[in-house]
Amino acid sequence: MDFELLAELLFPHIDKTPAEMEAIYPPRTLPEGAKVTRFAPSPTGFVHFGGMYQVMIDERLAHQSGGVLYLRIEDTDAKREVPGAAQSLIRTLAHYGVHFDEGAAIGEDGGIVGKGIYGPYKQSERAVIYQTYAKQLVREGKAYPVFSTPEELEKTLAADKKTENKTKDWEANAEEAKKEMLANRNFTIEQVKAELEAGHPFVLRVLADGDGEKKVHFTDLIKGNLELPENEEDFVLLKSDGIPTYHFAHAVDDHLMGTTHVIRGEEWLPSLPKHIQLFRYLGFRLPKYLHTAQVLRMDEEGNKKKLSKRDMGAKMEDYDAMGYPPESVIEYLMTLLNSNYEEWHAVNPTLPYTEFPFSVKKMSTSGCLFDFDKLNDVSKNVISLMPVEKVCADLTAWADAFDPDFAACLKADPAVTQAIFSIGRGGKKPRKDFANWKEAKNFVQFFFDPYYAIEEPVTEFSADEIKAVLEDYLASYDPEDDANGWFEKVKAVAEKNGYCTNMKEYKANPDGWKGSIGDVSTFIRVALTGRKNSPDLYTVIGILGAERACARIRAYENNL
RNA sequence: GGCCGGUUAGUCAAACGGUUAAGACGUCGCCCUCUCACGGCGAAGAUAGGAGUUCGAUUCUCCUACUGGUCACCA
Repeated sequence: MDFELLAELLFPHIDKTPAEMEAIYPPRTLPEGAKVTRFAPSPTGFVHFGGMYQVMIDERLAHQSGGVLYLRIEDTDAKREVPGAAQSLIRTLAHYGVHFDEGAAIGEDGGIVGKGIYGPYKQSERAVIYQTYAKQLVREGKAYPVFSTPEELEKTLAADKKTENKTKDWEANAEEAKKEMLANRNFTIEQVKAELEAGHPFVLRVLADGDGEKKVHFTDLIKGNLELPENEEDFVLLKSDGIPTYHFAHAVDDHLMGTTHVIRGEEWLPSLPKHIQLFRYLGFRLPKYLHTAQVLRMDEEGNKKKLSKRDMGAKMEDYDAMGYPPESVIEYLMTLLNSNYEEWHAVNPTLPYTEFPFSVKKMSTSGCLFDFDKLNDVSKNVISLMPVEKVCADLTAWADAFDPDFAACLKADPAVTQAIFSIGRGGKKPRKDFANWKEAKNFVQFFFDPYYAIEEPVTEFSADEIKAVLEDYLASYDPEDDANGWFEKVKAVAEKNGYCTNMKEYKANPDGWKGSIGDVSTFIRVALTGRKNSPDLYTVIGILGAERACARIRAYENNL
């Protein structure tokens, strides 16, 4: 077989050699130890939590080492591409504080542009580059074409492999595939000429030289030493449209772009022998690999399942809608990434996560379950430590996007809003009332008249009993009183109406009184806030204003 | 089904082959207390099962079970 001729027949339009390509994309000049990582999503619509998990590793490894983090759009599957997905992906990542040094970016006209000298950073625009290397592989007899008629092609592309697999007779299928593969390897130059002249499309397949009985040894930075069967499958390099499959694009791009560390999900592990073979065929140095464990969820039966896009919390956009500050999500992510992060953060509560000595060695090899309880706890801490100005600003921004009515309330009187969120903020033991802005709204909405309603009525006491107390309270209330003075008067009201003012005494003998000071406070609290739990009442009144507070109590009494 | 991972409390997880097997979240109890939140104290709760190596195994080896992934002209 004249491979030189074959290469020319298959790729007549390719006039560059790999060597010339290498000259265009020279090796990076970076300090010793600097890592080059990349995030390489396919633009199918949103950022997955698992993707976020991976990009955080990319980001930490690159920036902690003084290296480069770049973004490459893997849009080799036109069928799955969603318009605008790349843009929203970049925005989402930026929202979470992930910024790329290089690669795909949003241009002035809103389109995707390439930033850096190793572009294009969209795989769909790199066809000539891939084909240059493909031509070389053909020249060396390491790749060959397989033709199909347009009808066959249509059928192949339409087949739903996923459902097909479910009913597969594995053994028979493997045998058949092997037979077909061997048959495909046999062809003549004349046949190729004829197919080309007939206008039939072809895929380019690698000529696998592996032996499935033998193992290839390999070290993954997360999983450790691995042994995988050598690749013996003539997998597809270029699809019939001349665009590469993931495997080929991975080898060419990560080589040319100088990636030193490839971070990707463990679902890629089974195809690693393919990649090892390809890098060897192409004469490329293999990058270091980190195959990350999956983030899982709990299914109805209590089994762990892969977090799928339907699950709450799978999309990063979900967290925005729920109102989790990005800082909280990142914080939670860091605890999943490195289990000693929490400990470090407890010692260094004011340092940003970028100061944390992130270590690959500390990463778990097994998949972890996504835990909302933990996220909430982390987030409550994060929010409790935020300055009040930031709380107000972020909450308002969230409300603007997801709850305009509430946003209007927040903006009506910024001083009031700030006063509300100053309650219990600052100091050594700040309140931790809400984990996200949605909960924050729920927590404070009673302050705003449009949301004020009696949500938790008092049922343990009669209307007359409640009224008697509230009447006395209103009669003795003086806006000039300080906190202590105010509470002394509440106590006096309690005593006058037969309620115990000392909780210890009351608990020791609950039948000795009509109720306790706690009950009296509850009457006032429900009247003012509509619920049985709230921050300190004196503070609440201070924010509501004496007039409005009294008005609420009178209205409450009238409706009893 | 073949191949490849994984398995320490409900969850996330520490433990040179030697510990009463950390810690965090959650749960429960007590304290503080006008409610809530905070905070303090405390409780329950784990090495999947079985062999082997070893003076000694969560840790090393093998088998079993369970679980996840993968087997496309998708990534």
